[in-house]
Amino acid sequence: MRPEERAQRLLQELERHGYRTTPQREAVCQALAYHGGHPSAAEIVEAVRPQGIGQATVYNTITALEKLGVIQAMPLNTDEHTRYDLDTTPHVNVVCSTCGAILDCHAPQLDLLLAQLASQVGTSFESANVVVYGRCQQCQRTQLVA
Amino acid sequence: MRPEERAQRLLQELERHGYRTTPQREAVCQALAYHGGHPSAAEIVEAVRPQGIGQATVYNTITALEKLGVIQAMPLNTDEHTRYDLDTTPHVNVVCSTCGAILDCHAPQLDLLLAQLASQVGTSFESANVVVYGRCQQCQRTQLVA
DNA sequence: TACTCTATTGAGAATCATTCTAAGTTTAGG
DNA sequence: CCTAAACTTAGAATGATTCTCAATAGAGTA
Ligand SMILES: [Mn+2]
Ligand SMILES: [Mn+2]
Ligand SMILES: [Zn+2]
Ligand SMILES: [Zn+2]
Repeated sequence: MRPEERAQRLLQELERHGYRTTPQREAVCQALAYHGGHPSAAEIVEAVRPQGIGQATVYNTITALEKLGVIQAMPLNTDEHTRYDLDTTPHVNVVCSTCGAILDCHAPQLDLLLAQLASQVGTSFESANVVVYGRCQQCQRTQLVA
Repeated sequence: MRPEERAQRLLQELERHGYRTTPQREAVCQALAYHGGHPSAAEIVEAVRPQGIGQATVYNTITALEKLGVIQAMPLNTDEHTRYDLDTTPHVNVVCSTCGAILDCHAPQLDLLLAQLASQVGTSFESANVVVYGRCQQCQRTQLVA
């Protein structure tokens, strides 16, 4: 999905739940969508600051989107701030413990695991947050050279 | 593994890496081991306060254990504080989004998933943090009644 | 248009988990 | 004993997030 489409989807979801569409919310949704990766609140605050948008509004919008389940909080233990995932379908987030890069991996195995777990434990799952810490290929190469 | 054993293992691991065994560290390790679930730093601070142990020491000890890889930080997005897992082997943590209970699920599927991912992405993984949010059986029943 | 009522915004203050500082205490080794 | 390094801890600092509340914008209405 293209960034512009994604931004629209975020706004639509807000509207669908009674939130007004405002220039500020539009800017926040666009910043989220155009980030491309796993944005942190601070990064979005930074991105929309030139447009004179306050941090309270950024946090409010992000929290609203999170409550609607259209984005997902993703706290990490390497980084100080929580990051957000625009992809709420279950997938593995591979976090490089050296450079912090985050790589998405959609493995069918994960869906199997969750399905099996659901039937076993007898619960319906709302969301999954799968994070694996390792070293990305680039950092692995760098380490070998050094 | 019994709590007392676990506490010993934590201390041994500290000692093995050059940390002295002190009464404070002993108390912190015991509090961690006897917690039974997934303790937060605040809970440990609380648990050892009667023994006159300061929060700085608790945080220092926990951070040391975490660096040694013998416990693992587990930030959640339901709760405000990071929790710690004494079981660092990959497993699914099922978090009840209603009551906050955390259930460990060791599913062989997960090991398969990680192995496959490692060969696919070409990285060796250091640790995994798998959290699934849902509703525990007890809260599910309560909801049905209400 | 003019008005009203509610949602929204945002600067700045407050909160709160975690980290840092710095001064005192312990201890291993000689 | 000495000494140097490790350890402890009260309290201050930090920093992400949340809250407050006065000002603003906008939708619906007359
Ligand atoms: Mn992701
Ligand atoms: Mn666990
Ligand atoms: Zn990397
Ligand atoms: Zn529950």
